[in-house]
Amino acid sequence: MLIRVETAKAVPNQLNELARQDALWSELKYRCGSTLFREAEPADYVYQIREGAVRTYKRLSDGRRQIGAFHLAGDMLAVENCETHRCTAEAIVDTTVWFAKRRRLFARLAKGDIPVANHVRELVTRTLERAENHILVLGRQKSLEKVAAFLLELDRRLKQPDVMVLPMRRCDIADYLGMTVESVSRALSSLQEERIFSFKGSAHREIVLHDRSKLAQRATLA
Amino acid sequence: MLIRVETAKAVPNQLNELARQDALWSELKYRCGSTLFREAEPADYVYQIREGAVRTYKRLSDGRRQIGAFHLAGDMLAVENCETHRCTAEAIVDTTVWFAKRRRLFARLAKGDIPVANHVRELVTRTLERAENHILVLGRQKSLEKVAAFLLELDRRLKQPDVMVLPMRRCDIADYLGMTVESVSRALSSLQEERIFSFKGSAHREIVLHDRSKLAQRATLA
DNA sequence: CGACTCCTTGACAGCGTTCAACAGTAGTGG
DNA sequence: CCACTACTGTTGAACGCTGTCAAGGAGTCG
Repeated sequence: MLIRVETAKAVPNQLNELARQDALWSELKYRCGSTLFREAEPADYVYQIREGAVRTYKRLSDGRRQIGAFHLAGDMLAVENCETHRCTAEAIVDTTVWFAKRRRLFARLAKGDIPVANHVRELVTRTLERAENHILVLGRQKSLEKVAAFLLELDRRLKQPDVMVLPMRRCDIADYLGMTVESVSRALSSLQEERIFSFKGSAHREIVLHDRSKLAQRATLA
Repeated sequence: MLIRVETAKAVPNQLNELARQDALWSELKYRCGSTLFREAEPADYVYQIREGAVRTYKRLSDGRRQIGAFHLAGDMLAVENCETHRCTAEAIVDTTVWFAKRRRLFARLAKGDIPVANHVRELVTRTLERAENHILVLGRQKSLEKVAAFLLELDRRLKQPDVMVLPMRRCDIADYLGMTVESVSRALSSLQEERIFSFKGSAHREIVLHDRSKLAQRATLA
């Protein structure tokens, strides 16, 4: 659901090195729920999220969904892909992204552009690191631990804000953690009863963390 | 448990491009159960498995273990690591590896060695791809589907041999799939009762696949 | 207001874990 | 060679966590 395009936009300096290196980025806005790209489609672009959030997921043949990652403002998307996308990407709130031709990026790699090559490798490595932690959570944690670990990670990635606004719905959290919405809801209620956090506002999407160390205890992480 | 070292060994050509690029590899043998490296240790070497098999895993603070991957003959290890290893690696059978200084590898990257840079990126990308599939299995599959998917993957990686010899024990499979040994054993028994495969030999480590398409059905993969 | 979506809560069932017992194999030492 | 032990894998039974099903509350939007 394309809304607006601005080509050849100058790149501000708060972005990461990779973005700075490549001069020609375009902007694109996606409404909540719209699709950036689908699994098995040719991967023509790389993306950087300016504002909003994106989920990437795979499906089993019978429709079960597993969200591989949430991508927040500042995150890159589809850098690690080969010729085709290995997952589907959808905006989970209204989202602004910058995108650039993959061809252009890989042309730089082919020319031996060392800084760009290093940043691509770093981005892929960080993605892998997150995937490895995700595997640990999915394989060996109980539902309460999963939700605690999820909140901790989100809190960290959002730079520990006073009020953490969840961009995703309960069913997204559930499909990220390999659970059901009901279990996610029960775990959140349980942590709230422990006074580890409290909800702010009525939609139960805004969370105020009261005790990060207690939350870390509940997560039982390494 | 170091047994033998041979330095400055010539690299035969059946290895991948990365191995061919770097001239100076040394050989090392590990007994079953011994440790190649531990989580959080400085990552000084990259490894390639010549013969045998290796498991890499993380642990939760209370000891629960999650195996992130099995590495078989031909696979590279620790290419994707940063300064320190993010997981522990242990030989699960007697294993021969070649190893090389990471410093030397990254010196080539710094010089703008394009072929080496591309192969490193490809290796990391393949590792990530496997992790993504692993996430799908861990998050959204039932125990029988997990074991079926595991057997399919191993069969594929071993090039569909007549007799598939499992290098790992049941508890390794369990910790890879986020299950218990008992559940793994029950799933295997169930698939065997369906005549999808049969055990050969008494240790129940050798498997003869009879019906790969039926196994794929049981795995319900994408 | 009514229809819709999202979230929560309760009751219940089922899958997988836990606990336990046992069989088969490998390794060790007499 | 056999006895002994340790280890691995399988199977059974009971428990419990989490999924399933159902209902209801709260917010949103036309």
